[in-house]
Amino acid sequence: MDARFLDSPRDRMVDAAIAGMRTCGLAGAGINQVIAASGAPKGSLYHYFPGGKLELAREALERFGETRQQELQTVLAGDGPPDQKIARLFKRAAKGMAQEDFRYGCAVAGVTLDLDEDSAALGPVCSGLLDSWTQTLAVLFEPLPAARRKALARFVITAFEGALVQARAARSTQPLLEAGELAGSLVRAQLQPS
Amino acid sequence: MDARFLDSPRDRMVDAAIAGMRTCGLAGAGINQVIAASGAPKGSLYHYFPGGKLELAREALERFGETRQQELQTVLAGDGPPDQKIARLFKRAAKGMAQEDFRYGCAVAGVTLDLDEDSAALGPVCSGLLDSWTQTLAVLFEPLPAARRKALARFVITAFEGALVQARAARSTQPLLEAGELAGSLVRAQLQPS
DNA sequence: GTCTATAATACGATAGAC
DNA sequence: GTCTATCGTATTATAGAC
Repeated sequence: MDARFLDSPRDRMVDAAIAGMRTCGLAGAGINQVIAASGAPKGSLYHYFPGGKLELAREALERFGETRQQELQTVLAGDGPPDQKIARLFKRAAKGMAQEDFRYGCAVAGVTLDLDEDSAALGPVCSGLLDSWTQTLAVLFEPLPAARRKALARFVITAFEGALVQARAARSTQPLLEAGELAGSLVRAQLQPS
Repeated sequence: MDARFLDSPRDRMVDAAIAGMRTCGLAGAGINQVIAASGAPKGSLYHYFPGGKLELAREALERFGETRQQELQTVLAGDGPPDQKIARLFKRAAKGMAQEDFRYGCAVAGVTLDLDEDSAALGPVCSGLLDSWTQTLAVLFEPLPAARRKALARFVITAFEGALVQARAARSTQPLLEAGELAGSLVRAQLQPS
């Protein structure tokens, strides 16, 4: 059964945009590409998204952000010390990357590095998603004072985004796995009472 | 004096492609955009780069890589312990980012996240550049065994790439500065005899 | 080598029939 | 709401005059 015929046409458009952004950034979320992947005619897209490409991209980014947020919370809800959870996060990403043959990365990063004058409105959206992930991750470092907690969480997100870039380029899970270990060891050191 | 009239037309094309890739990834290195920025006519581009966009992009990536390599070596040649040099690397990037109003990032990351079937040949180029930067950085961690040296160097590059994404999205130097400090502290910990 | 003109195709977006 | 046809403008690339 083809996934194209599950969900509503609107949902399929958003999902196609997400997939496109994950592989080719903003350029991958082209209108023609999306309608081809979703099976719907072009008129429908502008019916559901009168704002065109930017409105579709914004919604796709937000849906992608929520999905990632949930995955993040799933890992955080697991057992073990914080550094183990961090390493697990990177391991999961490595597994997914390999399964998808290193073709799909982070939609937020892909779009961020494609931003120009026309698409500048998506900048705050990307920034907001990175921030919300950071906030979610920060609760893992509870004992620390708020400022250091957030800085550490942001650094983990930073390492995660960077590792996705390296894994994609090298077509290897190694950058992700190594980053998970090293980020974990940093977290352990930071959480140790000094 | 306009920079468009320095150097050769060929050099100006490559420089324009680099600037485009740093702002919008592979989509930013469009032929029309490049010839407009370089001032040369379209025919000249295909004279210098018979392979078209891909050949131009490949050369632009390689020139960008060499420039970054030299900057890296400049910082490594400075004074102070390794963790200070790492922090300095991130500080320099933060300064540059702010000066350029957060519009220019890393060409390698931008292209990597835009790769598709047509441009897949650029993947190994990106990977190779990230590797060469890693090798250069690894000499900073001399006392460590080769494998851990390389893993640590790769992680610093990973953090650097991730911080550039975050800085670009948030239009703030904070992710870069925080990452420099935390990466520095990790390096210090790793270099300490255990 | 330098430049113009243009082909062939893809893009985002719109109009209007049903 | 759904779909087709199309506009105007981008894109990459080529042909050929000078």
